[in-house]
Amino acid sequence: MRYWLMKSEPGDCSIDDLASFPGQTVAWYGVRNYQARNFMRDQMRIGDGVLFYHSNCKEPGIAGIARVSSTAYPDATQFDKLSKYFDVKATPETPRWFNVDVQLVKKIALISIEELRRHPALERMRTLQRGNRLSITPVDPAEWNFILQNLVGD
DNA sequence: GCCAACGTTGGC
DNA sequence: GCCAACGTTGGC
Repeated sequence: MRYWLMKSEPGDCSIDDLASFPGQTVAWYGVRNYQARNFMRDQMRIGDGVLFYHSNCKEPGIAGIARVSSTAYPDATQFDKLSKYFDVKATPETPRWFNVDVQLVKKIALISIEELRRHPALERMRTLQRGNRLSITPVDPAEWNFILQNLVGD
């Protein structure tokens, strides 16, 4: 079992959007970075833990806990000419982009990036490193446990 | 909206 | 395969 932090712009899909979807589940489409794709395609398994992170917004931070609820499958938007995620080089026979499904476990009181930076136990978190831009990053089990035990209320 | 940092593209 | 130019990300 692995742990992940997955960024979503709340303007695209917020934690409340996720909560309102059927099955409180969303296809994590639109990833167009090879490292992030490889995490989904090669390493994610059903049940992996997810920190649902709001990025590029007024209050960046962890907005909820989720879980990986499918293994990776071809991202449908790569074949859709009308989608901004269309990829002319991708075909159904040789898809280039993949996504998993992510299901809400629970919404939490936002843990701001400022709060995250305050804790020495989290100072090595991938997403807090200078220059990090990856939208999907592995989370160390110790970091996951620290966050759930100390920063997530009931 | 600024801009540092990083990934990708494409000419050579 | 180098690397300059360009596009994107995302905190501030």
